[in-house]
Amino acid sequence: MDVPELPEVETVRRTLTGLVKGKTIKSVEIRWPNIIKRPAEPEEFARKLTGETIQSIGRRGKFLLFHLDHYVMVSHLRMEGKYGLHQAEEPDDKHVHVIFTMTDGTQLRYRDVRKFGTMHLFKPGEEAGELPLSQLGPEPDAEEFTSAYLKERLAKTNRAVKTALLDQKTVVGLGNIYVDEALFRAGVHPETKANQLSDKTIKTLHAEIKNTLQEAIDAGGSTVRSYINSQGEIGMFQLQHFVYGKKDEPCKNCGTMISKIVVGGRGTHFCAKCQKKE
DNA sequence: AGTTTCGCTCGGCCGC
DNA sequence: TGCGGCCGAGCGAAAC
Repeated sequence: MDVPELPEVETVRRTLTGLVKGKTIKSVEIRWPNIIKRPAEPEEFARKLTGETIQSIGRRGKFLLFHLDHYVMVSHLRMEGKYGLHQAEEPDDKHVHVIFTMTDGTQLRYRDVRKFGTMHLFKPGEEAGELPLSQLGPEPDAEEFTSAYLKERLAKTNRAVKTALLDQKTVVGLGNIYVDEALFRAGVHPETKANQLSDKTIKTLHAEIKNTLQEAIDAGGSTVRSYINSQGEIGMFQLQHFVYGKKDEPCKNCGTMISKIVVGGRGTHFCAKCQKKE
């Protein structure tokens, strides 16, 4: 899939910053109002953003945060959302749903085939305490994301460890690709009950979550189907995938064919020999 | 009362 | 060619 997870969103953040930082919004066109979740009236969203300058772009988990003069725009790409910078004269297509026209004649276009993405507008400082950011767990590279924290979180739930790790309240950033990769690298079967993991295994898992996400950021994310960043570049981390998308291919570690099962309703890739339940 | 599951949003894509 | 079903991130409701 081309679902943007933390490494892809971070790559988008970095490239997009170089493209739109300092640009001032002249007008906002909303073609699919359901994408705008706050304020309730899309017209108000457009009006408030008019005249605002993009000061910087941040990230919280898989959310992009556009820091403007008087507002913070929180944007989630969900399945297939993408931002691109274009000249106003360039033709667009039916999948472009929000257009920010800048005073310099360029347009920041939000394109989303599935229309699942969301945008929220907040006053600076208010975003952290309100949905959709308020319930998020720690960033994987944050000081508070320790092995002890992960142990405490996982001990509280009987869910499959994969399901618990996909829950953004546990730790932000893991999606279906990187959770499968991290579990493989830690040698943990995805169906293992979270509260049955040994301390030693949780330490390994904690390290591999951090390693996997950081290495993916360093590689510019994964390009699995159609994910590209805002400059049209492609990530290269898929070359380092051990299990995701490798069904019926030999495990790079032991040669056993990679299995694909369903865990918590999600397609799940793993090596039945390298990843054992505890 | 806390935890877990379900329903919803969408449209490309697959199989029949 | 048509059509039902599937997929999936995360919120909010419903169920457990």
